[in-house]
Amino acid sequence: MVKEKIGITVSKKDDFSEWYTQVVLKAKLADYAPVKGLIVLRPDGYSIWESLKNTFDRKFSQNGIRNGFLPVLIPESLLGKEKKHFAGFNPEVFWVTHSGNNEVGDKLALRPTSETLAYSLYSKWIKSWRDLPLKINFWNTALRAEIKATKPFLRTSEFLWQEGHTVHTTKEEAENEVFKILEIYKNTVEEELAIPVLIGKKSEKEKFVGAEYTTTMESIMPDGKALQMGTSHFLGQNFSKPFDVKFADKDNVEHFAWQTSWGVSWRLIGAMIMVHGDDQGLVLPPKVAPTQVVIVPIYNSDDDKKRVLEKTNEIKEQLETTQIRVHVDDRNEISPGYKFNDWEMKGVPLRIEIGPKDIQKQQVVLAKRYSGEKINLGFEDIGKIDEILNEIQVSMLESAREQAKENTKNISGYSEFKEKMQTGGFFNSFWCGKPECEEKIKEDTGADIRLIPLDDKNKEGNCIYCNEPSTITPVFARGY
RNA sequence: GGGAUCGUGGUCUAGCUUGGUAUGAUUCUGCGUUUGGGACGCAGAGACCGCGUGUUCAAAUCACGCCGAUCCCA
Repeated sequence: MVKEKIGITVSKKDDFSEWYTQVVLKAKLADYAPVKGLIVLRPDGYSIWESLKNTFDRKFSQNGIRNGFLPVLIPESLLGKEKKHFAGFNPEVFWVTHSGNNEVGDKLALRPTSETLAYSLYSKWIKSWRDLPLKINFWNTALRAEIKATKPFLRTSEFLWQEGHTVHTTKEEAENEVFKILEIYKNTVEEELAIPVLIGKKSEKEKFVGAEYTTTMESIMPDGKALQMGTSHFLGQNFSKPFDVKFADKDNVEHFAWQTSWGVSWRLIGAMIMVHGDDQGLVLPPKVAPTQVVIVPIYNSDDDKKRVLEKTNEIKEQLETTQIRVHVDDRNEISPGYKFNDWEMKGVPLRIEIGPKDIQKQQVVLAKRYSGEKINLGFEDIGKIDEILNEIQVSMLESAREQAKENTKNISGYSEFKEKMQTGGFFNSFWCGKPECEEKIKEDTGADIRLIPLDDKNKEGNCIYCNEPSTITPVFARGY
């Protein structure tokens, strides 16, 4: 029939890039804005973001972090205060040069990130060791001009994110914070989005400009490319010195403070789409799904209609008492088949079909989105749906782990490395630590060091590129 | 950074070579019939042909510029 024209028109396997874009648009998560590189979030897309935001807020709060808000404009004089940091961001900064018809003196940057602004204020707020630790998180957007190859959620010139900025009296305390946050990121992504991640440190070349070091959370996508899904930076005193973030210690001696910054963005949504979606469209993990259960009533006579709708509402109310987000699709003018496809496109984790035959058998038909499996569920077992949603959440993480495992290889020969990198994946290999080798590998294969495992340096081998003895075992991949 | 492709009702698209006021499907609205994997009939709605300039009696069509989207390579 004309089926191909309505749903996703390409398969995930054959044309991943096109598939991804179609899912984003057709599942109504987002749309393009009239300005290059910008997207608009629609309610289903924003709802997923809100769900993640709520989880992070809860965990941040438990960790003593509070939320604040910063303005979007940063004067050039401030942004340029830390030289390396500025040089790193400058090429992609949007500048405001006019207010009305008048040129502004110190031109204003639309924030690419808020370190400089936040720390100029922190230096005012912090006087004593009693003011520390100071831990504030900001939910906002950042703007970085992407010249080409933009992609909804993955690379856009403006993106929703959170940026946390903490200040500590000691190096140890700050470093602990860096890893505590990384752990929160990992748990949240695995538990809420059902995406397995690796954590580790970035190489010198790949670290955040201005940081002492950067820790990262990365995942391998089904097309074999790696996606950076969150970073947590140890800033040392690199910013506290130029921004004068100082405190008087107990002995009344002034010290520069130790700082961290960290963030995750709506890229997480992009990752979720890529990892779980299929040729039917989006597949949502139950925990973040705006609608967790959709009920499609089926009937043909008025008599049936009355009985079916009655039972439908009963089930809906029962599910709502256990906080399940449920929707009844009672649209009269479209067929059940259309509805099935419609909700599959939107990725709703569970569908309940209920018709006259089911009422007769005192059951419903339950269809699981992620597996396509259909089972019969007796009316008396409706209460088990909560449990089934949890099972789906767990199974989705498991199958994503399998998928990631298949895309991860140990490789020790450079010709094999080069050849296999064409098809992508995470490669565990040895590296001598020299930036030249890292650079050459990037030139040859397009791959870079995604991360160096935290518990590294236990093994010995030879650098994949120069063959010198090495103890570092980074994970290489081509990235988004 | 280098290269290529594309832009026509909400969506997909014909028309462009050879200039003459836009084709079809889907969608949407109304009425009726329908409803267990993308139902059907009838009537109706919906287009500054991405934007701008130029050529021309006349531009969706030709030329130039801009904007936007997509893909490939570094």
